[in-house]
Amino acid sequence: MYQRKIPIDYNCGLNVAMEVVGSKWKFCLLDEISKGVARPRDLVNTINGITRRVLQKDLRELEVHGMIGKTIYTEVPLRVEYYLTEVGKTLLPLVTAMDKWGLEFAPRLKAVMENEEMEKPVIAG
Amino acid sequence: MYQRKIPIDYNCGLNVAMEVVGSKWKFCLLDEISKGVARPRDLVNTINGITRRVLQKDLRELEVHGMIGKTIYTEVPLRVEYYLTEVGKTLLPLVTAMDKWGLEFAPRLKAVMENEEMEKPVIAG
DNA sequence: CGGTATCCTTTTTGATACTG
DNA sequence: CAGTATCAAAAAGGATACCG
Repeated sequence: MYQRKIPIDYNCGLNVAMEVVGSKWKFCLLDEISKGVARPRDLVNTINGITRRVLQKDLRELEVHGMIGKTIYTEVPLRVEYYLTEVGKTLLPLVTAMDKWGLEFAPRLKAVMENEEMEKPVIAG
Repeated sequence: MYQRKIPIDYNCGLNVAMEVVGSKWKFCLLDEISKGVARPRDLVNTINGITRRVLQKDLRELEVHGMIGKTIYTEVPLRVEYYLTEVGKTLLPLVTAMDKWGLEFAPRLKAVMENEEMEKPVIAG
């Protein structure tokens, strides 16, 4: 598919998982696609901050990895709709868990970002 | 803490979560630290492919976000040990789930990476 | 050893234009 | 509209040196 400086360690689950979903927008993409936001144009409009170029790239990777598939409607203008594959759906529990964790941690992160309050290191020995 | 082009959306759990763990090595780091690999030197040696510089940067971010803390032993040579904070430990179920998913998906990813076999898009309409 | 800073190279990204 | 290619700007990364 493409060259990696350091080959994937297929015995390390985290390594494998990061290869598939380890980029800024992929969890969001899987989430939105699972909710029925299917067209690239709609995804760009729905996901705050993503650009067409990056969207295209991430969709392509998810597709190559077999997490999503697409249906092409040869209309004018062209219409393309993405959907989760069966394998892709196995990622949804992770997406949900991440989202849930994030919501719970949000207030604390907000405090951190605004006050830069940080636990001081313990000095020992 | 630092400037973001697009501010975090604290109402979007995925957005928050990605801010905290959305970089290549953080899941690995949390995993290793939870297993007791505590010193930077050991982390570099244990995690395949990470460099000192990136390790330092990620440890710092995790620390600022309150996921890890550190104890400094003022010995010669200096010894520093990282540990998971209580909040940091709430990430472990996610780490475990990611790892598990990755291990299950590994054979398929390997096939994808080697054969580039890919589901063809459906042509409709 | 752990942490920060500097220099320089490699990747990634955004903007734009073009094709089907 | 969807997708690819190009170019310049921005960000991330490796190597190295220095300090406590």
